[in-house]
Amino acid sequence: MRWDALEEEPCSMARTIGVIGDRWTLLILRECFLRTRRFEGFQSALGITRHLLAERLKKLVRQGVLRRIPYQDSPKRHEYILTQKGLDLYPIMMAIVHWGDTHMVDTRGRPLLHEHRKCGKNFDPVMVCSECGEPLSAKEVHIHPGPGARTSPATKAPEKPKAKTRRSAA
Amino acid sequence: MRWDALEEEPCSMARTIGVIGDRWTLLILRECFLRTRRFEGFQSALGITRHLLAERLKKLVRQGVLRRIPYQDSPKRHEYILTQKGLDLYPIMMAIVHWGDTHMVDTRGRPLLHEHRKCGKNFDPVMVCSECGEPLSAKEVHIHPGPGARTSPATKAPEKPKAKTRRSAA
DNA sequence: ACTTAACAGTTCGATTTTAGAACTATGAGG
DNA sequence: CCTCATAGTTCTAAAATCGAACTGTTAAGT
Repeated sequence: MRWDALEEEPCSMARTIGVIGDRWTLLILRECFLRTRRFEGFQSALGITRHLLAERLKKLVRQGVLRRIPYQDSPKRHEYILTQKGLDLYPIMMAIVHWGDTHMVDTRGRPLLHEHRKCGKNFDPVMVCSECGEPLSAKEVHIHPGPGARTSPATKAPEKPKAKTRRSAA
Repeated sequence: MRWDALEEEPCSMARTIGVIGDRWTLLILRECFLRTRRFEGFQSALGITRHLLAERLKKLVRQGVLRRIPYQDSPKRHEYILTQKGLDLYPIMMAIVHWGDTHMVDTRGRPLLHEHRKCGKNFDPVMVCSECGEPLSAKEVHIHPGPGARTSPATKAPEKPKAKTRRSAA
């Protein structure tokens, strides 16, 4: 399976993984939310190779997550800022951070605290139902095929039923 | 940077990315939440190579996200089920799906709909503040160093300030 | 008894990605 | 002219992934 194949799967998760589903991309996006905007800033904060950084930034721009805008002429320089599509990744980032805060902290505790400006308190992100406002857990959610589901009726199809191996097919 | 170096960074996001931050791991976890439990099930649903699948499952078990439990003797067979630590990844999964539903759908619409058993309605996940219940956005959140922050006072340090390149350092 | 099948992996050569380091390009400042 | 800052590009070596076949265990069919 190639990376671009992911984006054509009838699964919002696979498509999203095609965009942000690799280590460096996620770390670059972390930096974006921490207000890093420039090539050198990403490079020195992350220790990513310049080659990969250039490639990942290009990909994120192509996908509309970042916008590349000039901040000076002569020499032409650009910086990378989150589009609305990119800003909408915030819940994903917060969910990732929160899981790490819950399950991956050492004895010293959390590396970062998040303060909600509106209420002034340090908080955790909680995922709730848009309809009733109750917190969500996997067991309370039932999945249906939607209008964009694959044409076959089942939730998913094997697509490769030929599992001929062992002792040569001859 | 190696994968295991990520898990020692003083950043909950980096640590989490060390666990789930690759394409196949995320897709394997998707299958877990869709109730896949067995090796062949993962393999045929995803088209992942058996080699990688075995490796990723082992890693997820080692990290306490999945538990490998026998479901029959003779021949000994095991299945992989989510631990509580694994189930806690649900908000991440939902956030990823929701971003895809918002930004990556084709003309036909969403591949899947999610129904909340408690209220009976199709819903979107919304991330709110644990303290005041208001929906969160990046701009309303202020970050402080927590007790597990790196020893230097700044939010982050370059760690590699020596950027000697160009025309030999001699 | 022999053959086929299901399941859960392991092994191995070929291809693709990533790492690591140097190099290019443009203009500023001394 | 030399050096620095910024933003890349290019190159080779190392690591990860792919694709396909192979191993081992037991049940079922003939």
